[in-house]
Amino acid sequence: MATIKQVSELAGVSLATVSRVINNTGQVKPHTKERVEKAMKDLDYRPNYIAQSLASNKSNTIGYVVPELHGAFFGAMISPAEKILRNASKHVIISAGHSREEDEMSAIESLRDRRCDALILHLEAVSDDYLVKLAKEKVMFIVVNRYIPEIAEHCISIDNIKGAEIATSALTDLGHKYIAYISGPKEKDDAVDRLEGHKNALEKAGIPFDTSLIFPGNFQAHSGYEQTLKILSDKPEVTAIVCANDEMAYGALGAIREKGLSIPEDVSVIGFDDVEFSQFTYPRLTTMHYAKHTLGEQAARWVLANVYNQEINYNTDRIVPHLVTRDSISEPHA
Amino acid sequence: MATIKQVSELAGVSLATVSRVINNTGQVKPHTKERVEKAMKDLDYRPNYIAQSLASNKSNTIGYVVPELHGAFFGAMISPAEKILRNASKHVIISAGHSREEDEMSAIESLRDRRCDALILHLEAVSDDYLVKLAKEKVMFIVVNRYIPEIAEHCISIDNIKGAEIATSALTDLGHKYIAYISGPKEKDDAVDRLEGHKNALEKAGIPFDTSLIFPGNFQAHSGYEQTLKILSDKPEVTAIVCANDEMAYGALGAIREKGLSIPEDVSVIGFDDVEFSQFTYPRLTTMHYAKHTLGEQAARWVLANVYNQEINYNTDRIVPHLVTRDSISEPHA
DNA sequence: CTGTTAGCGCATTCAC
DNA sequence: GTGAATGCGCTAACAG
Repeated sequence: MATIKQVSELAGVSLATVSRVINNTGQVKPHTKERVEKAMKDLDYRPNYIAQSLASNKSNTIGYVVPELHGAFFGAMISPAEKILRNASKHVIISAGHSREEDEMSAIESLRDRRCDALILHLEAVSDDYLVKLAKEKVMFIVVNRYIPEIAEHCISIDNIKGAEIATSALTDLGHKYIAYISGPKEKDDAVDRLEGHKNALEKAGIPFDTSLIFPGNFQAHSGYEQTLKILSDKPEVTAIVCANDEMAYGALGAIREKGLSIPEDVSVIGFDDVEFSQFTYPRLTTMHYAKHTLGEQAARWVLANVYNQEINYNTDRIVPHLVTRDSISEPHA
Repeated sequence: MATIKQVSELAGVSLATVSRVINNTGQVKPHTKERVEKAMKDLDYRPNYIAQSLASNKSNTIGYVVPELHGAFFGAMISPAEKILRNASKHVIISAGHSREEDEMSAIESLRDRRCDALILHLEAVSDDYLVKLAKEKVMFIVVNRYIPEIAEHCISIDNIKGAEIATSALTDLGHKYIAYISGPKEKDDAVDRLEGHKNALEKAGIPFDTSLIFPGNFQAHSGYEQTLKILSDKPEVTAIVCANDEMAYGALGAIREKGLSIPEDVSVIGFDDVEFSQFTYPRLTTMHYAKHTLGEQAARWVLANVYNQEINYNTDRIVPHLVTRDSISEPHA
């Protein structure tokens, strides 16, 4: 591969001049600029990003730590971020944190060693304190799908409490009194928040909170299935199940059908996330929707604005999910 | 951030020595090694990957071009690749090609400028010739989910023809005579291959190929829905529909239900890919399964073996999908 | 407008 | 074993 030096020799100018036309910095006489450009073309010159990074102390690279790469959920957020960043000639390096503190931290470390200009962090295991500390070290990063009051301006998140409140309220509004809840893992913030929202809604509706109606899930379909089986046998009075995410709702639908009951006539089911597939379940799943792509999008914009000083706006307001009414909930049976 | 120089000063040794203990290259007296290590710890020294790359002419970075980042399909392949590579202390930069030739080529170019040590390419628009040429230029890359005879040793792919043959045969074996086929876009290799497999199966079963039973889809759920509606109204004799991928099958299921028909009693439906969600449809989708994660996994292993000379085995044999029998197909109605 | 020079942080000969 | 010197390819003052 040709270097800047070869170009300068072929064009009969100095290194600096070539650098100038490459980066469009400083003034270059049109004529010499042409010569340089011709030389670059002739040599099929392509700038060496690595060398540029070292010299300019900017890598034009953004590190993105995500819990997992598979599953429909994260791709929806990464996708718009990658698109925006790439349009701005930035590269994104992706690392999976696997929801384990150790992995998340090592991912961050290695991304910093890589001299990423900024980090987009979708973390689930690392503590708030760690991130607050990171902010104090002046590391440029934006947290996605998580809210930390001390560094709110570094966060782009959704309001899980309000969202869950809306979900359960949709059920109480229909007249449901016996509502089971399949929760997410209690280590995860969003799971905790969603459960809280559920409680709030019950309170508003004047329904006493009953711990025995809370069933522990792990956000995966299978746990939704298992817990629903348990609900159906242990709590026959239940007329509605709210699942802390869509995947568990899929499991719930399967379990209910398996027991020969119909949805929503016998049991209503509501989910959370409105994953792409949720429109294809049978019956079609009623769930809480929020623009997942917006999270990634705003994160990318934050980076462009705050790290690369581009004139682009973004906002870090918490996103409030809204209800998508499909076919899986109705009034309770008599 | 501390540099190697500061470490050398603190430890009272030369730059070279520090470099030696960092890279574990050459002999260093245990005692001085300790001193250096202490200095590194004291300064919280972290090597600068960028500088290392420039000096060593290796970036320890792999570029991964993928059609799209969203959707359940690609994540399943990227995920294991990222994991394997990261365990080997490599980073992966991801770029989306959006199935457009221009985007795919520019993604490759920019990844090469980035001095990626290797590329993992999941391409849909770029021509075979382009890739053959790339191979001649000694670019290190492995192609995923695509087979190009001239550079077979650069390809990790599945056998779509055989897979589709198995799918349709499952139907003919059950006695179906009137089988509609919803195809993928004809620009995509896998779509073409799958249609060919379908034809082969019909031939084997002694069923004449009827063009009017081939309906053009685009691999998306909505087209499966639309085309199924058309099939149901135009070709009432059809007792089974084979969809070139699962997503279109989801649409088909919805359309059939909407018409008040039952699955599989009235119409059988079979898919291809066995995407994660396909086990949650109702009825559960019978489809062609293959280990998507294997593609990414073998690609990563290829890179480790061929680019980083690690002693690790991999194989580039074409993967033959197998049938996963669930609940969406049965004998045709009388 | 353009050339000279000095690093960026590190790996790697080559001497000692 | 260890150190000094050179260069990777490019950017960024600083002169002129």
